Amino acid sequence: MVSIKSWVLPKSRRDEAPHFSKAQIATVLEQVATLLKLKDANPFRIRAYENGSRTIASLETDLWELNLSGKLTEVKGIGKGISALISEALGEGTWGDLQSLYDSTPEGMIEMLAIPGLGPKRIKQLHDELNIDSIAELTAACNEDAVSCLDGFGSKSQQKILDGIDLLARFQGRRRLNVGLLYGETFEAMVARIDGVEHAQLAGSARRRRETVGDLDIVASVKPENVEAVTEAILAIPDIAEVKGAGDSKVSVILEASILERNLDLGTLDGGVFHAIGGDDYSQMESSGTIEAQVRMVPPHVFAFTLAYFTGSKEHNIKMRQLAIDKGLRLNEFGLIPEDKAGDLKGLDAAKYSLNATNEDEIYQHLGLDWVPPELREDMGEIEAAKSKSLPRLVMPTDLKGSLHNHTTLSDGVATLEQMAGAAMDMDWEFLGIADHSQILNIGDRQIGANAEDLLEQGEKIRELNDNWSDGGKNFRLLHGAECDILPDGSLDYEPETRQQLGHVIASVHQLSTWKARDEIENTEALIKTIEDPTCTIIGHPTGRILQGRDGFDVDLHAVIRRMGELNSEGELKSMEINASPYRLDLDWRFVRFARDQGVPICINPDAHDTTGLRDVWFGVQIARKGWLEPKDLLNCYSGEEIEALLSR
DNA sequence: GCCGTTTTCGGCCCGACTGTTTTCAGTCG
Repeated sequence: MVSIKSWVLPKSRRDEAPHFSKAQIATVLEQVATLLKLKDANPFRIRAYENGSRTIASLETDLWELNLSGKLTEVKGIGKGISALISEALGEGTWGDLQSLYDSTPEGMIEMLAIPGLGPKRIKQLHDELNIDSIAELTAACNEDAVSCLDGFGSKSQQKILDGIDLLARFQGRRRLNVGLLYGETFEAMVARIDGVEHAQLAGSARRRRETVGDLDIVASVKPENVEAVTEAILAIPDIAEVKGAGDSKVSVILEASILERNLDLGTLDGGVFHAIGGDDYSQMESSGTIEAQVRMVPPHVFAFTLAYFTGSKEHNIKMRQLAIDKGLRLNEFGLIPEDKAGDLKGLDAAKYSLNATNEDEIYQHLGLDWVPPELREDMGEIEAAKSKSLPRLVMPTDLKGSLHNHTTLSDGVATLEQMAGAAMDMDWEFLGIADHSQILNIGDRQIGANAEDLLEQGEKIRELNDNWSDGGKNFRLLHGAECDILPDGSLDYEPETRQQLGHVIASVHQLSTWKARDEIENTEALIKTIEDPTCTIIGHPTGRILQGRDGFDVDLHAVIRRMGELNSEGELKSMEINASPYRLDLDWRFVRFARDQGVPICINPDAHDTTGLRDVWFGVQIARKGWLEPKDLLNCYSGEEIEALLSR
């Protein structure tokens, strides 16, 4: 994946070590991998940098301390070369001879990597033989018919590059999970309805519930004699913008946004996802744009293997395959095949000797593993846990009994207390936390946040409503809190006396520009000061990122979470929010499990500004599952009575 | 570049599809 970050080596903003953050180091390693691809370097060397980047990004311990203690090379995947690079960067603020690697690669070549069908080898060839260093130059060369005469290229390649460039201009890259799932489940249902398709299922990153989805993988169970007819039926779907390829087992297409409307108009699909994103209010859905989709057609008896294979992740598959090899088995999308029987046979021919599996569960069993839920298949320890029968019982949407961060008309919400409560009761919840914006928040010169007076008056109203429900025997309560702005120095909006009268305080950064202008160390110190304030209960959207929109501010979340863990062990309640808005999904799932391990309770919060916004918790649950959470790890799964007691402590 | 009850070299996951070939390389997932 090509990062959208700028392609220059970061400069240290500090006088003393450590000069860079984990995130900066990880980004450089990832970029080096990409640059090496364009140099046609050893592919395994490239992978070493990719793995190194991933490893550093998910490292739970302090990188600087690890470096000082000389234990960098003890981290799996970090050897002599990469550890020396990291040591120098952290200690001296310099990047060895990487600058020459960066200097010798025009940015245009990196941009060209995004052209579908064009990879690093041919980009290098175009650069070496035709001096092409940008997409504009490449377009011109194709139009002058200068590309087709190169070795290994032809007129078809040249046209494919032009098509790819055109596509790139329209293609929006990865899509947020809610949009990707909407496309994916719609297309899945369309394929499933085709005669001859026995079963169709969405795989890939959408099934793993990644926060963004690149393309769609549909696995379809089709008898060999029906493959031709099914292929024709797929290609006849009117919402296909382009057919990228069609072979005996795979159809690769680009879908238009019109597929969504068509499907919703037919009213054929009403999965939980549609409700979760606000039912038929899909007007916000990007109406232009496209998404790539592949349909893999396989005979029914190999369906489970293909589904598992294309669910991924790549890293999970590599581990699984290694496990198979250790048992003398060959694992691929067609089967789990004893090596001694398969011999030189390939693909479906070899699969005749495969062990049987009618579902994924049986594949995992053959390898001595418990079935791994797709959300966990990221090679983050799930295979080891599956081996030792210690996978978590993941939280489900129905486990939730409430949430704590929601807005009303007192700040920028559009629904009243009563309306929000009604919607929560419709979801069978026992509690709903109200947390309107604090007084300092403005948009332009208009004050959005609530004055202390109005806020406390809201508390009175909530008490009245709660008394009424209680008297009527209704097991439901509103919980009174506020979303207090975190000021640049880490202190909280409102006077302490005001905050003390609240059941809970969601502490959130909204002055993002200030925080983005500072480095990781300053931001981390400020955030730790925030959580040490006795009135702070929950950190809201901890980095402020907007998916596909803007990066969050730099902060060492591991350090913040560790401090929260200490405070929890001292008997205080310090919780981390998973902001469930599909635009945020912040806390990132990669930190969720670490928080759990540090004893920090998580709270899934829809940050709802209207009644349908409450349904966003569904996305928060997906992220909690990716973070290995069980109901006991979540404040949302406490009963109304328990949460009320906990917050009034 | 990383790794090693097979430690200092020789492996590193594997198959489909496409377009260019006439036995294969590049790209993708």
